[in-house]
Amino acid sequence: MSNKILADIFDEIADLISVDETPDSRFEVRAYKKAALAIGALQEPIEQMYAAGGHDALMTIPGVGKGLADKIEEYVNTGKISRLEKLKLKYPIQMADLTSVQGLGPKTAVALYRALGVRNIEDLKKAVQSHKVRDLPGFGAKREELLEAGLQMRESSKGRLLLGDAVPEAEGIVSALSKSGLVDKVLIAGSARRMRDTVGDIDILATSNAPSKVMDFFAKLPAVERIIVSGPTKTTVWLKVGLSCDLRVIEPDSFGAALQYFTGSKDHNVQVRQIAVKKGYKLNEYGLFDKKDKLVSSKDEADIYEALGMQLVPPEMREARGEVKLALEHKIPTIVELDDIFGDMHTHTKETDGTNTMEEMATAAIKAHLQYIAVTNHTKSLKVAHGMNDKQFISFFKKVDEMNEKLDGKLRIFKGGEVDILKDGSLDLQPSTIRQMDCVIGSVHSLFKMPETEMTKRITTALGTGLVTILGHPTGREVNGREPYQLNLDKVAESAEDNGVALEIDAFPGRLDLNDTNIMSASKYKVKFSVDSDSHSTMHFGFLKYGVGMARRGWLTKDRVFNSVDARRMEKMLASRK
DNA sequence: GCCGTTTTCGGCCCGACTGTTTTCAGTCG
Repeated sequence: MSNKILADIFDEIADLISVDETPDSRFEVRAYKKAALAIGALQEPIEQMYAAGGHDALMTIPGVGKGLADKIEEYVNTGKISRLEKLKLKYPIQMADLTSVQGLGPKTAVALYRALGVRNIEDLKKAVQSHKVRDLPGFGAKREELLEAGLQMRESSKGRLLLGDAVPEAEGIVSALSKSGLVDKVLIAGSARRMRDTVGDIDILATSNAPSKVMDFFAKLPAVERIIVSGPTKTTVWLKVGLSCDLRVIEPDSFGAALQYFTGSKDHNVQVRQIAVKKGYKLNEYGLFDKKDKLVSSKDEADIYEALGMQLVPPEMREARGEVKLALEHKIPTIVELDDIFGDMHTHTKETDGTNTMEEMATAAIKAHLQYIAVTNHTKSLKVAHGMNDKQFISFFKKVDEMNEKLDGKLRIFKGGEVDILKDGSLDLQPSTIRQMDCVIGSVHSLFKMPETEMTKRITTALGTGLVTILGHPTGREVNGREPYQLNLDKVAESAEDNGVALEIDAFPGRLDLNDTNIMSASKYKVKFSVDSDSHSTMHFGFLKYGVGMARRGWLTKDRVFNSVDARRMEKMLASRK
């Protein structure tokens, strides 16, 4: 992905400039860093943006002005940026790799290069192992040990963890802290609270009148591999699972301010603080203060936003995507909640690649307070999942009828299938079989590398059959894994609108597809979104909360969510489609 | 190097923690 490469280049330039920092270059560094973030978050490939709109289009990227647009232009045209080449002549080191070591920044990297010729991670390892670092001026044994620990953590790092892996880890720590009796309040903050699809580190906030005991307890939890830093208000540890975790102990009176501050995102907080400044206030993690440094508000988040003339912004919306403006205008939508989800339209059983029987899945669904599920097993083309043929589906439908009788209204099971969308856009079962289904998930499971126009045609053709209820995991991406397939989401959403097809928000943690930005752009069309767990086991209904998180990040209101209706309404809706 | 319903020049977030420091620089979030 070229955007990421360019973002990395800008980061590297920023780090290299920062080595010879002057009072003025500090801000140049910041400009490069800020632009790197914006470019990394861009949805459209930068070459495409440049091809379509040229230099002017580049300047629409926040934080990119004339100077940086020139640099991007140079990169797109030549594959290089001369500014970086020059800096590299001066400091021929692998800056990005080196600074990925915890506790090692640009200045340390260059100091090690000058003193010991360290250019890359291998050189650094050798320097540390041969104890050459400890004797350098400004370094010592402790710093050498710190670098050694940093190198080890780097090797055990899992990078950004899936939301679905990070949240249970964080909840485990929160629960241990609660049970310790040492804390009053304890909450998850940071990107896990905002339900980002991946989590880079876990942030936990607590209040306590015995902070040092809490820090001690936290550092000794079984999940902890080693302590990175430890002070009276903040402890950072490295978890065995391969990422870091911060615990901050807060005064009860400033809990709201701290929660607001540490939930982020950074960009959202910058915007909120700018509003505070405009109104003559100062906002930090301790509270909102007036010009005389008198505390205005700090106890809970809602008070702080209110004091700024804003509505409380749900954590999932705090990404600096226009929510600050809406909050000022008191136009924050009431976004969907987990309790609004009445059923799950995408589940699998033992008959294909699920691990549980339909009865076991039904029991689990009832326990998860669902009113209905659709059992949507795979179709014959998907051989790895033991997909079923027409005959097998027909006989399975009889089992569904029997199960519904047995359940006696405690749960409604809909007949369904996750039907493969084949290369030409046709569906993987006879139309007569498909028509016996209440809910048809149409999904692409093959030939992911098709060109955009073909893939778009393939999907819109399938939607045009009128047989599909929901387009399953519409982009095919895997979080931290496979890129989405090439497709024109606008055309797909338009086709979904025309054919009354819902777009799925697949809540499986490795998928989360559609993602938040997809949802925002697809919701321009009059389509509904189905939040489904894609459960392959009874344990997976819990994933729905991540799908709801994604829906909330995409600003969806309840009425835009397909399965936010009770069983009776769902039954009617599905029947009317036949 | 970016940016502007108080500005086209003069600002640009800042506090916690650590190591190697006799007063602070570097890193991180």
